[in-house]
Amino acid sequence: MPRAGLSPTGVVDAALALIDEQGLEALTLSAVAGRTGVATPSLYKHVRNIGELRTLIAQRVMEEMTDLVGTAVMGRGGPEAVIALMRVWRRYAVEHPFRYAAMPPAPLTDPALAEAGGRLLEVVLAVLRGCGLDGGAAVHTARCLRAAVHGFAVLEVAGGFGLSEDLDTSYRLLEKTIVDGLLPAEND
Amino acid sequence: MPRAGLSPTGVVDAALALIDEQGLEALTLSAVAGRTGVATPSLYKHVRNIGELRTLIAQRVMEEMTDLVGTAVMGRGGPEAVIALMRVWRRYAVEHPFRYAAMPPAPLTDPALAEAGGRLLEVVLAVLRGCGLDGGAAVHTARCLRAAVHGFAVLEVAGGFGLSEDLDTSYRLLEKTIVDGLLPAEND
DNA sequence: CACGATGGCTAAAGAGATTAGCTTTTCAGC
DNA sequence: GCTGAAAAGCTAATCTCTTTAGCCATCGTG
Repeated sequence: MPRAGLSPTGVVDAALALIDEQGLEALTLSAVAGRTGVATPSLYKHVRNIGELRTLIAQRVMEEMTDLVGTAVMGRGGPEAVIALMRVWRRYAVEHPFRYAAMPPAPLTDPALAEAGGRLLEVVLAVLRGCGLDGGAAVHTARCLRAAVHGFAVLEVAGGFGLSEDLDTSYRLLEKTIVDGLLPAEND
Repeated sequence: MPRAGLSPTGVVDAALALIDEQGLEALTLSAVAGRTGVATPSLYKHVRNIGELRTLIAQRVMEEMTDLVGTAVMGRGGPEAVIALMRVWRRYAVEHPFRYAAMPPAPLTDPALAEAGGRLLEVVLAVLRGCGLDGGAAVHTARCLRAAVHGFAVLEVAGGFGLSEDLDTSYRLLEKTIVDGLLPAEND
């Protein structure tokens, strides 16, 4: 029988497709194996265990986010860049709810994840630098920004906002609050 | 042999103790059974399945939060009440990280959960009413407040804030941002 | 004191993760 | 082209966890 020609990357691809279609709960090694046309134990040739697969998925998602956010803020500065970052962050979450949910809030113990998280954080800090924030102040601000954006994304994706009021309006209020309250006043 | 004298409440108690000690991952029917001195299948006399157990846990946690927040804002009004709400919310998350994590961001399909979530939301809306916010504006504001507070709590609990800067300082910045940027200016 | 509801138990099946050990394919180097 | 080792598959088997079925003991009520 010919080989399936799998690789760690291919396994992650299949897992992501699976998640996109059926949600995080459906992520199981048998399901991934089925989708790649391979017996379950064969996956262990490419991935140490299901935990590592989850880590690889999270890493991929964080890289996608970093690319997206990085591109969105390119050529922008100040509050405009912050708004762009917030918009694209939410958009990713809404367009790929399960991928977003697959991203753990913390790097936890994995160095590769910490690396990917660090790069995303770098983008955020760069944006804040463009608003005149540096050092400790930038860290505190980045935390608040991240908390607000991530909090909104998580709640929206999970269907946590039950009432009928328009979500875009709510988010614009959050953007305004962040820009007005969190960033130093512009004096140019 | 004498009966164990279990009840749905007792099962949830044991499950909460288990979660507190060993984290969400450790929540398994065998573990709960072991802790209550009963064989695993016996639990099905009190709880439909592990999903229902999770729902009951979430419900309990949300009730605890509602009590706590309700008590904290009692006798306070305006921004002071908002700050009190934010403080006690974060404190609960930090003191009971796994319980907090056991709370799903959305009621999803369960009516009992929706009920508990509704009561918590009521407290938040009451606090905002004390700030002069009502109707649609209050809903948008509540969403932003919740996003910020929940986002911070989730990230902190998961260890998502890696850097060494003081977390209390970050949170005070979030409090200030919310009070200054999200609430209507005080004019008394 | 009998009886029905309730709570508990054992046995067993099914799903998923993981390990062990075997076979086949691939391919680099001769 | 050959060969031998590494890589990639596979089957079989184990373990844990969930869940169902069916049996028995206990408890409280009339």
